[in-house]
Amino acid sequence: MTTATLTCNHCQFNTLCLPGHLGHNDVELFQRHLQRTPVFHKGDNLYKTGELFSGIYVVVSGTVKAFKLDASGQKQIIDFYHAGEVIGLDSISSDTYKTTAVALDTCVLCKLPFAHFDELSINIPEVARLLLNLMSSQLNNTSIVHLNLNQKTAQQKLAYFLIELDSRLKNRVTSANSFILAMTRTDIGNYLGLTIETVSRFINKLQKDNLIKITGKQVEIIDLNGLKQLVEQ
Amino acid sequence: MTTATLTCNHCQFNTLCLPGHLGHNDVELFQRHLQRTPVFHKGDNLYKTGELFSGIYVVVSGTVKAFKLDASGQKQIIDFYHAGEVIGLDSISSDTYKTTAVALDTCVLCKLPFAHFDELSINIPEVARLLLNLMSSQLNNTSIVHLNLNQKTAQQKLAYFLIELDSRLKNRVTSANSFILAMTRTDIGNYLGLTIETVSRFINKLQKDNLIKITGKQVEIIDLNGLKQLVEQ
DNA sequence: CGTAAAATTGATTGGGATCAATGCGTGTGG
DNA sequence: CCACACGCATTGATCCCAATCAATTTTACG
Repeated sequence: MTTATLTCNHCQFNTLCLPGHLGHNDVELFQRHLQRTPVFHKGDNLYKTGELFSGIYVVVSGTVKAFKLDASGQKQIIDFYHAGEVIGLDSISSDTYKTTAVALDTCVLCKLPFAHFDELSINIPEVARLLLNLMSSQLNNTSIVHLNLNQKTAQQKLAYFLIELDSRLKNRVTSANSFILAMTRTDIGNYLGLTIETVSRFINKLQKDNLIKITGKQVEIIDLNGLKQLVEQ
Repeated sequence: MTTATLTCNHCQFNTLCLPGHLGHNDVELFQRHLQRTPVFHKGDNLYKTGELFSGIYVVVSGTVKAFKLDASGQKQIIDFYHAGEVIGLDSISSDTYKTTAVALDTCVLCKLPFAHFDELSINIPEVARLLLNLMSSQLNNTSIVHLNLNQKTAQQKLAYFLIELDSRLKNRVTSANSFILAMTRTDIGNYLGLTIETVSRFINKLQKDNLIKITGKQVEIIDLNGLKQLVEQ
């Protein structure tokens, strides 16, 4: 894992990423602490559960999934991450990573090593506040996920998953209501607490009901409001 | 909501609470920003969703639940909070509270108003790092909850709920494997994504299987390892 | 191509929801 | 102090949604 010279001001994602909330001069300082990592390929681990915590990552392009294993070795996917999103915030308080993070396709990432954190937060007090806000909104997001999965039917869960994905990809990767699922049906099922067969059947049903159009991994949202209505029933 | 003079160093919860991680001198500074709130009674709101965000709370004694409402007005309980635990971290990044927080019994709380936050984090840089750690471990906890609820049976969910509650109450409220459920069966069901009937049936089953002893709201954990084994199947 | 993983589709089963009735406990007013 | 009421909890009977089991089909990739 080598370091590459990096200028946030020229990065296409600078408004989405951490520096997007900093002043121009602070960005200059900030980017000295950032490392552009080498490309991760499909299946590569960013880090594994229990590995020494060395910093957080920002997705520049590609998709990452993070999962935990329970005591009996069963996998539970915690989240999927896309361009502009920050990975590893749940491990800051520990000296080891709390999940395993895997690239689902070809991924470019920036890493903020946390050895520099104390120095950084003295130089740029706003960075601490920035991270605080970021983590706070991630906490709120996990509650929203809980709200939308815990007492819902399979169809509602799937509809919510697609809405959520669409909303997270918009203004980041694509602006159209059309995107590619980087994850398998098995991954979707695992995340939502459904079997692969149920995922398959209800994706199909959403298509029959003219809410989406799906061809393999290519999804097009036909009727976003229809999907939202489904979830809100 | 009036302020009361407060000395963290004399508080019985000072090792559990935020100041527990600060040096003695920092605590002196820190407690000037803290307010001991008046007592909240059963059913009282600490704050409501959408209300202006004014700060975070620490539970000194009692139990608080936080919930969200979905678009159709259905409630989803996000978490229960006990002595030493911090409430409202999911609202820091916003100017309004993201959940509604309600006292389940008589509650004493301390409030850290966030108007003072910037001043505070300049005087005590460790406070920012402390909050960062706190939020990070809360993020990790929500993942653990997801892991233990998403693909589990009703019995496993309930077993996990009791284990989790026991672990959070230990070294805080009580050291025995015995405690009182401040929440109703309806609340438990809502949190776990089960109906009240299912909660009732499986609490009963856990008792029949000699894993717990339950009389109304009084719970005694008889076989903690047995409960853990159930969850880990 | 050829093989394996991923996904679809159908038949059947089962766990927890729903419907329904009763029991318990606590607070209120006569 | 008791009677009543209302919310909360328990218990039983039935139903239904999604899991499971099983058999292909499709896709990805060396």
